[in-house]
Amino acid sequence: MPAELSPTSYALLGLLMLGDSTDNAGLTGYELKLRADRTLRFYWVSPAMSQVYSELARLARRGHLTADHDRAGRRTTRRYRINESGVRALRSWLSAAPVDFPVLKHPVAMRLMMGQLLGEQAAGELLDSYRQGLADRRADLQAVRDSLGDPPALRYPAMVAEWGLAYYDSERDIVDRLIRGLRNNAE
Amino acid sequence: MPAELSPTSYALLGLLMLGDSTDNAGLTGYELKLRADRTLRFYWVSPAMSQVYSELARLARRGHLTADHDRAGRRTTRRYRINESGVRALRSWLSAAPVDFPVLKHPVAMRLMMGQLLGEQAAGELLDSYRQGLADRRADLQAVRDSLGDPPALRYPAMVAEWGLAYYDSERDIVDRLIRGLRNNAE
DNA sequence: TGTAGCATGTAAGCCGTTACATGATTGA
DNA sequence: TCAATCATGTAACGGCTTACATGCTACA
Repeated sequence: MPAELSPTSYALLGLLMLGDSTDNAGLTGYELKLRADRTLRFYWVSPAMSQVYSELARLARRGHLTADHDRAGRRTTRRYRINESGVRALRSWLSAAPVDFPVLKHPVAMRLMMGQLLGEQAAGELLDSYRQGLADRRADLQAVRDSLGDPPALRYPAMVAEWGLAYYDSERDIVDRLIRGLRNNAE
Repeated sequence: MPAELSPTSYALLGLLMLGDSTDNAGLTGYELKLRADRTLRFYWVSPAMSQVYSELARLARRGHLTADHDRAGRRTTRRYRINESGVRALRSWLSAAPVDFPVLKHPVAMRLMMGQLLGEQAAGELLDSYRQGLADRRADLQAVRDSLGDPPALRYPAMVAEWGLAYYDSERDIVDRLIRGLRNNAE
C-alpha cells in the first residue's frame, strides 16, 4: 500500500463521491474547484486550482479515480469519477485515521490580542469590519444551504451547512458583545 | 526595507511585546513557545519549537529584537526583547496589512460531510468524541483566562480568551443539536 | 475582434512540520 | 545516576500558494 494521502486529498475524494450521486458523468478539475468553493471552503480550505489538478492526478495514479478523456482540438478535458478502490480508501481512512482537533486561524482575534498597540478606536473598527465580513459569508453559506434542499442523499452536507450557519450566528453575537465591551470601557 | 514577515512572525512579535510588560528581562525561545501554547494556540497556531527559533533569528536579523546572550558552559542561552524598531514594524503591519477572513480547518465537520459513507452510528460517535475534546480545550482556556486576571495591561488578551470561551460554548450547543438531530432521524 | 469564462497544467518558493542531534540543570 | 525539564538548533521534506504559460468557446 502506498503512503497515505493528505486530508485535503480525502476531502476532494469525498466531494467527488457526493458529486456522483447527482451527476454520474464525473467532474472536471475546474468543476471540482467550484464545488470546493461552495462547500469545503467553509470548514476546511479552498485549494488552489493547481492543487486540485495535482491532487486529481495523484488520486488517479493511485487508482482511486476513473477518468474519461474528451479530446477537443489539441487539448484534453478529463472527467473524473470515484471508483470502488476510491470508496474503499475513503472508508478506511474515515474509520482509521485519528480525528484532529480543529485549527482556527483567526487574524481578527490575533490582532485584537495586540489591542493595546492598536488603540481602542482601531480595535473597534477592526471588529466592525469583521462583523460585516461575517454577514457576507453567512449570506453565501445560506445560499448554499438553500440550494442543497432536503433530499436524503444530501442530509449530511446539509447538516454541515447548518453547523456553519449557527457558527456564524454565534460569532456575530460574540463580536457584538465585544464591541459593546469596548465602548463601555471608553466612558 | 526588506520583504514582509509572515503573520506568524508578527504574532510572535506581539507575544514578545505583551511579555515585556510583566517581564522586562526578555524571553527565551523556549519560554516564547510555552507562551504561544497558552495563548496563540487557541486562535492562530502553535508553531513548532524549530519555527520559534528560526522566527526569532529572523526577527533579530531584521533588527526588531534585542538579544542578551548568557554563556553557560559551552552553550548559549538567548533572551530576546522587542525594541523600538520591532514596535514600529508591528504597528505599521497592524495598520496597513489587509485583515484576512478566518480559516477554519475542521476535521470533524469535514468527516461529517461524508456521513453517508460513515454511517449514523459512527457519525454519532465522532460528534460525541468531539464534544469531549471541546470540553477539555475549554477547561484549558478557562485556566488561561483565570490566570490573566483583570489588569488593564492584559485587557485585550483577556477579551480574546473570553471570545474563545464563548466560541467553545456555542460549538458545544451546536454539536448537541446535531447529535439530537441524528438520533431523531434514527426513529 | 476581443474579453470573459471554461479548462489544464508547470515551476518556484514559502511556511511549517517531523526527525534528528546536542548540551545544561535539577531533583528523585 | 538517571530522568525530566530547560534549551538550542539543523536538515529534509510536504503541502500549498503564486506566478506563469497555454488553449478553447461563446458572445457582445
